Amino acid sequence: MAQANAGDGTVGKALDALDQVASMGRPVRFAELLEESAYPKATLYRFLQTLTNQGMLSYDARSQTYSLGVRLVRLAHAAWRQSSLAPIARPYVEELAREVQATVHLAQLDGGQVLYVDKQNPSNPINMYSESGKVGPGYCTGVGKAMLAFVDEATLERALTQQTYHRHTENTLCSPQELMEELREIRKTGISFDREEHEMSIICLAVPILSSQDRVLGAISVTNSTHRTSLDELKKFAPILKTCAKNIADTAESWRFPEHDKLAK
Amino acid sequence: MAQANAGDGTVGKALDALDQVASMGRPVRFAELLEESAYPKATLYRFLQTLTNQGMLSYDARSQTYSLGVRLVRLAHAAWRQSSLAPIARPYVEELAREVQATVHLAQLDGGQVLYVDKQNPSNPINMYSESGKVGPGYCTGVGKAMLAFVDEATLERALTQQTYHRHTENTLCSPQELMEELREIRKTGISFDREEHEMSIICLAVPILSSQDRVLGAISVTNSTHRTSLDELKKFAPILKTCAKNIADTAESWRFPEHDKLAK
DNA sequence: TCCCTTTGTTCCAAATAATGAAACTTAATT
DNA sequence: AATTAAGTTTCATTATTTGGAACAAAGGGA
Repeated sequence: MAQANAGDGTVGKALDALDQVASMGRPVRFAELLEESAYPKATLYRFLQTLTNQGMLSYDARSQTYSLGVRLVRLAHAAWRQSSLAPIARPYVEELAREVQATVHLAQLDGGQVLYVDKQNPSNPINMYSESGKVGPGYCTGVGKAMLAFVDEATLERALTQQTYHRHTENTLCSPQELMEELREIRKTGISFDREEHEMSIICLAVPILSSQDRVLGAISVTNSTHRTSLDELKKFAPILKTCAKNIADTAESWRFPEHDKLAK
Repeated sequence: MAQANAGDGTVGKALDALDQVASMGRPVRFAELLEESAYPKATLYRFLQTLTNQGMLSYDARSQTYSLGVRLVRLAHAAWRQSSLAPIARPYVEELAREVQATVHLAQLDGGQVLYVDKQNPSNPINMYSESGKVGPGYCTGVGKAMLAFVDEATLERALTQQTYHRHTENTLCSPQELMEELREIRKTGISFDREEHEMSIICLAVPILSSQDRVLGAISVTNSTHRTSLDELKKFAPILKTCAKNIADTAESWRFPEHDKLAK
């Protein structure tokens, strides 16, 4: 867990400390943090105090441990509502999950990576933040490829360089060249597969959510395991997914961008 | 949205700016933020740059707007899992909602405000203000008063000054004096009422969730409308609520602060 | 077109806050 | 009582932040 931020003054360093606490995944004592920290004792100590004052961390005096604070939960709610499709798409995603009887993901693109903003599991309905918020790679997931296939040249180029290609399975597309070829195919058909490229025995079918100007808003996917279904079976859901994506796009546009379509170029 | 933080150096001020973006509820331009900000142009500008660099905000060059960033979503996800009571309390809250056949809220204190971290709605939902992740006032909600009644002196004092008292209904307690009196009563009985203090026709019964050291972990409440029930009816649920709160506290403590004797050399 | 206004960005000397080694205080252990 | 480890405070030095003002860029009329 390296301290990656030399760049951004005090704020950056304090956020480093915050990340460090987050990465532990449990309440931690000062000494534990100090061991791994790049900062001296007194400095780290003050960061933790400040973050605690600010509600970004909370400190339990009894066990002398720091954990993430409630202010973050509040910010999460705001983030989820204002910069994600999730609240708008929720009813469509729910309906889709019922129809296909499998896990449905709603994702958005952020800097080459896939951010899952909602997930519906027909057997285990309603979980608010429990799964949304996770981040995955763009180059080897169904939703990632679906979105990358339709973004503009500049965004794509930037995204491609931001990937850290890693051969998760034998099917993973590990180079920009392979990926570009795949993306061309996806652009033609409008659907994207994950052929066990990220995780063995996990396959998925994804489609992009496109605005009326073909701007990429996000993607939805239906995921299953090879033990329960096959790619050919999944492919049958393509029309339902496309309809769902269209519905989400329409709703999103009328709701979030009431007036702002002056693309015109 | 006042800039309440003079206290915490650069980090606190930068987090102010972050909150400000969050509070707008939509992508915002620099000028909009500047208008409401306590900080001078150049200063605010640098905060936004830093936060964007750090991934806490994201900047859309096309519309020149800032919104909340992915890093925040990621942190928040971790926060919800490891630091909110929601995942731990979920089964108890569900059971309670079934037993009382009404809406159950789980809340935590954030500054002087109430943060709803979970909500269970049994069969027939009634319309009201609150959703998990949402924030409400501390001085005029059942859960808010239940928690404030049991926090330590210092926290209470800070919380009281952070309220922006507003007479939502004719029953609202609008001054620290009235509130303090009510809190004393709550401390005696261990239960707190919302007598249509926040919203007309909405009443609720709440109890605090206290650790074994009497630290306030959160609060749970059962809410209903005056058309369906009365305060006297609600009062009958007090024992069930107290048991539920106790269960949540016990589980939280054993889950989050496991005894660590195994660390002998 | 030009001029004017609004909005966003950069500069830099002064003011302020951060830094971190070391001293100090607990709390626990021997 | 002595030893050790963990957490907290101090303070002179150093580095960052600050913010007024200048600058640039993007509209927007007439």
